[in-house]
Amino acid sequence: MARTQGSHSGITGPRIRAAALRLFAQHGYAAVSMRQIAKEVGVQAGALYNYTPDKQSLLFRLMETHMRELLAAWAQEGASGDALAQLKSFVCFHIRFHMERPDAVFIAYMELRNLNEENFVGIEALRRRYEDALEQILKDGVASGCFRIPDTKIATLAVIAMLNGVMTWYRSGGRLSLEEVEGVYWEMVRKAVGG
Amino acid sequence: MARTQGSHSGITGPRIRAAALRLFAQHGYAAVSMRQIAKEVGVQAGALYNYTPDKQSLLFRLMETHMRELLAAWAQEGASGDALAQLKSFVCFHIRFHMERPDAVFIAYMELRNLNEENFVGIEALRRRYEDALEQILKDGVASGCFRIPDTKIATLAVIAMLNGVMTWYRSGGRLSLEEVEGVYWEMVRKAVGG
DNA sequence: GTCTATAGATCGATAGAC
DNA sequence: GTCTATCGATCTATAGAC
Repeated sequence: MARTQGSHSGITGPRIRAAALRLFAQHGYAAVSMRQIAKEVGVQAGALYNYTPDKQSLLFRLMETHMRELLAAWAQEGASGDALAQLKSFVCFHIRFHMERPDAVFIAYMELRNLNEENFVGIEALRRRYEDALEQILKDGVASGCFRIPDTKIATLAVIAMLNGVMTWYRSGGRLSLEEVEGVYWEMVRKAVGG
Repeated sequence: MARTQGSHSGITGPRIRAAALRLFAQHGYAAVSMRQIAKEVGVQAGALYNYTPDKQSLLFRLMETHMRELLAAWAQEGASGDALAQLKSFVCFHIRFHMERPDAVFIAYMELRNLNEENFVGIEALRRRYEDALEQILKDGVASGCFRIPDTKIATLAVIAMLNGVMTWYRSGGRLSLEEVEGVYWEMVRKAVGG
């Protein structure tokens, strides 16, 4: 069946999301207009509304997709061994996964306040599931005497905050390779939890 | 000399900056209009331009004031003793200072991309001075054999990132007092640097 | 120093042709 | 599915009265 006028083989949707991802990360959701997104894709602004009911849904879909990919990738990683080995897996996984998606990471952390209430609750639930995965490792390690941690909840948030800091400064091709960065951070995390 | 009509004893300027600080932190710079700021202060939008040449300058002033207050407060702290004692001073100071100004902290980290290039360079220089203060402590500690750190630059950024994480979850009146939080974080930082 | 009023631009979203 | 055209709202910033 022949496509109608103007069709681009169904790739416009992904291109819209890619453009929005880049522009939202660079300038912020509120500072980017639908016209800017359309221009980057090469269509008129009205055409965007064939792919998203509104701007808010476009933001939410980007954030939800990122969080679900994160959870799926960690589940796939299938960390095994004792708590120390699992924590090392988590640290390296987190750094690697996030470094591959700097724009999505940036949006997922910076644009929470631009979500409406319903969407905010949904994203927070997904983030909570990821934090819980790390906290379970820390709890297991405390139970087995592998770690010395006064408060696993705080330690969970502290480790994630520390690891997220990588993205504010790391640039590939810089002084250190990604493997070296993973090694340095793993060493700090390992010592911080008393492993 | 009698004041002219509508004067409010010269307090309108501070009230504008206070309103902008709160609104920028809550909704983001790009999402807040000059009319909203004016409404919160209780004046008309045009009156704001007696106190700032434009919206961009208003943002810059808030960020610059925050960074200069941070540097001045740390200088005033006058940390002394060996590197370990100085690091403990830094950790407690950082948590305390930042918890007292959540809105300013939020803006200083989230609105960098909304600064024009000249203003961005200025804020980054101030932030760099603060990071250098911490890195010097870490370097001193490494030189005196007090710390074991493979890379003081990364450790500096990791420590600050970890400490900044406090603000994403801590609420006064919660499970832990600020002193307890400082204690938990200090313990993690101390161990992470091998002190 | 604040007001009202407005210039001039841009926004999100929709309607209807093709 | 994309286009052109546009509605109605909102924005920053300015001008001039008081």
